[in-house]
Amino acid sequence: MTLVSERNSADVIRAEAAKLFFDRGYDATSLRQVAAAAGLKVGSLYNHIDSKEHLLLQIMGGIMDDLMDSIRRAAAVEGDAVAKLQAALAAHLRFHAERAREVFIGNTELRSLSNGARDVVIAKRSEYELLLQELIEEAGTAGLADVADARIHVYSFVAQATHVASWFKPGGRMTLDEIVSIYTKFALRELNVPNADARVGHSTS
Amino acid sequence: MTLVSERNSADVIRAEAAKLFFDRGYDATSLRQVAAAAGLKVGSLYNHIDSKEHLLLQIMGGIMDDLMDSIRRAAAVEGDAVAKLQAALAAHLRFHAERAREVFIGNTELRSLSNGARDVVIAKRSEYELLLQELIEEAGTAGLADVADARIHVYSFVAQATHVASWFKPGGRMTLDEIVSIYTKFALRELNVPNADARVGHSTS
DNA sequence: GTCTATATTGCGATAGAC
DNA sequence: GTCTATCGCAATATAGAC
Repeated sequence: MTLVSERNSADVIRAEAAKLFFDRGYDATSLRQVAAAAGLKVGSLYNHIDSKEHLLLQIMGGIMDDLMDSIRRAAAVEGDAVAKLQAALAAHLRFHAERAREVFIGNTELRSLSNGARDVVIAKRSEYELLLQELIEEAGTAGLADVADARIHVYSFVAQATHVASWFKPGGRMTLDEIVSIYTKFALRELNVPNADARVGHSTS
Repeated sequence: MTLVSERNSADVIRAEAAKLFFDRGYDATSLRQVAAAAGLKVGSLYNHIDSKEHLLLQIMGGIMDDLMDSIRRAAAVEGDAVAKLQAALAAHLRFHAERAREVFIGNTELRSLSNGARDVVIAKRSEYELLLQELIEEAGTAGLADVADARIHVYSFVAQATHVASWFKPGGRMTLDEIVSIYTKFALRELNVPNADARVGHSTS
């Protein structure tokens, strides 16, 4: 029986590979570099992974699964449809900032996957976007938001969080709480939610 | 004396390389593929380019220069500070959609450049973001917009246009005019501009 | 300018000893 | 499981004939 805190070789390899893929890109990263970062030689890697592409697929699929879990849990909060959407968006932003490396990989290395593997990731992403879209539509049908086009609102929120993942660094000009607060405010404003600013509060003042 | 309509080999090479870099990524594209697309053999490429990296730098630098020109011209429109910002954002979105390939390359291949070349592109991007930021701040000081954080508003608008560049295809569900209209509306809503929807109009109804 | 041929380097993946 | 050594291949870039 193994302790949860013991990370096996496969986990270490995935984590180190994610760092390298983020810094240099998938194609520009060699398995020799991955092996060195994991404290192995390249030949030994193949005792833990199937191929370089499968390693990428594991990283990309895993991050989408975790993101989906995070949003689902957040949206289960008590409150009206806007409160649920707001909680989901906060989790959405927080996740993108905290796991920026894997998120970035998921958004830039799709084309590095072959067709079958790419379809797996795209299906997860569609499922995620549909969940966000439903939360937006529920706020609209409840009369709490002016939904111009639910799909484009989803794109807007996805784009913003993805962008945050590309520049957020802990210790920067704004805390993560402040970033979550301001982008959530923007989202509610974009939906013409009444008293949008008051719903979010002022963590920056 | 050469006609403007005559595209020299270097232009053809840059255009074909941009297509390939967009489809496969910079690292995954070989100069043999670029040469074949331009109707040349790989050895002949070097009569027109310095190196693969310099070819990428030319593409990335060129798109930023063109983007900057486009926004500057749009912002010179007659009207109040919001009208100028609105015109700039429309041009910003239109440019990203119409030149999606090069924009996408500019946003994903920064890490493929070595330090000196990367600094050139980053400087152009900073200049561009500063221009957008000034337009936002002018709308704020004119009392026409509620600017929560000018820099984050810039990030929001940049993220949205970048995302549009990644999914927009002519002939899709929405026309480019409709896309520009809805994102501009979102931007003015995000800034709490009074009568935001009325300023943009309803191209979708 | 075009081309073919090649030097050099590094890649993913595998074989086989321990 | 670890390692070293290597296979087969493709990359960028260059040399040199035309």
